[in-house]
Amino acid sequence: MTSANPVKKTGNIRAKSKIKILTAASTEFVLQGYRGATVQSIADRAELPKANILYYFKNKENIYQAVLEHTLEMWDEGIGDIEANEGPKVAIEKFIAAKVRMSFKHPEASKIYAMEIIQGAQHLKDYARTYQRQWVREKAKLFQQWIDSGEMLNVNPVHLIFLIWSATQHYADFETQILTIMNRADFEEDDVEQVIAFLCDIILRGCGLI
Amino acid sequence: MTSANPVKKTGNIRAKSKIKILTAASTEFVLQGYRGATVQSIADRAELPKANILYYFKNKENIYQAVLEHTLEMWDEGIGDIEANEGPKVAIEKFIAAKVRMSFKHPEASKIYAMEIIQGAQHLKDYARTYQRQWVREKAKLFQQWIDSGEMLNVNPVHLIFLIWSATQHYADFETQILTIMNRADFEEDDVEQVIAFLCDIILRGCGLI
DNA sequence: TGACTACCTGACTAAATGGTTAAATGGTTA
DNA sequence: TAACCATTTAACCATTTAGTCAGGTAGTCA
Repeated sequence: MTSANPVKKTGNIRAKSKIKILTAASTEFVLQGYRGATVQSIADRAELPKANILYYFKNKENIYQAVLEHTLEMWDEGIGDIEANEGPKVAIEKFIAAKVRMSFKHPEASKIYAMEIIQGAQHLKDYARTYQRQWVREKAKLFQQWIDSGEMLNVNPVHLIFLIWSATQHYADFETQILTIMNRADFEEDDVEQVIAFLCDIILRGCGLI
Repeated sequence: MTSANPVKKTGNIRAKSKIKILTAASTEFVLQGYRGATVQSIADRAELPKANILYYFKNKENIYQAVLEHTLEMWDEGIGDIEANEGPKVAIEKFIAAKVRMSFKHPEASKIYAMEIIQGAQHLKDYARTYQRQWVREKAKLFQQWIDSGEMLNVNPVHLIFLIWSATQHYADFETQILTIMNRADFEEDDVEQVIAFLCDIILRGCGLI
């Protein structure tokens, strides 16, 4: 191996430890909230001494910030987008499917995000104000074009986006409630597909696309 | 005034103080989470000395329980129900309208509830297992009858209930995000009616009721 | 191999917090 | 008015918790 080898020697341990800590912290923050999650409890879950946690992250606030960034990154990656060139039916179908799959695969990510928003989005004000608002405007404009060209019914595009967000994320955020009501211990592969089919059915028909 | 006067002398202060405390506590729990809301912060918000809070409620856990009960009671009261005798269209319309109105009127109530569920529903396991599960089964059966009699399309009734819950509560729980994206400081009366109209439109058409 | 740096951790501290106590105050009724 | 009970409150205490520090170990590179 030459020094041009892409595997960095230094920083490897660092990266691994950080991931381990962020994973543990994520769980603790969901289960106990920001204040309720103690550095000690994160350390216990990560099976590391507390001082080690604070060697990698200056303080608790810092851990939380990192968890939040990590979460948003992963979420954005997995969600895909609403594509303009496929027409409204396929675009909405794909988007719903991606969001539902993410919700079932990474419920903690959605939960962390939901808690942050519910509590006033102190750490995400900028994110919503810039990135998210822009995204919604873009997609709303796209929907409006489809409406104007008669490809879909005249429904409020912004509220349509909110509807898709809420309906899909619900399965992550309220998983406890849903499982209890359905009298199940866990979700199965079938559930995911069933939810996708149900939501596509209702929403596409609701938009006049079926 | 005789002793038969319905206004109790004793217990009046008690009731007033308790309400004052519960209101302040509710806000604090939403803003800071269970662990983050301190007895002192609740006291400050209620403009009472800390020891006074603990005179009325044995401990913090007790305050939280009371807030939760108070919240559920109020919510259940305002929600109304899905009535069997009106047919699916009116029943769903009324239910959506009631839930949206509650969400805009008492967002904190929905938020408290949402946070509790997201964190695992430690204080609400029984509520979901008995009361809520029963309610969903009853209503699902009702939808199924409407489906069987050809009054509405064959959509999964349980998921339909989840959809209505999520879509309506979203405006309470994610109010911060929605306001930011819509670039607004507050909601107005018009918004409420617009949301009701939008959701009824999509969901009713989705169920083949328009 | 020796020096340098990254990594690890037990022991400690200062501050915050939930809850107690005891003494004072105010209202009610016989 | 006097006895009684509900309410109020400052001072206090035990515990928990975030964060520091100093002294160690292990990996890396010339």
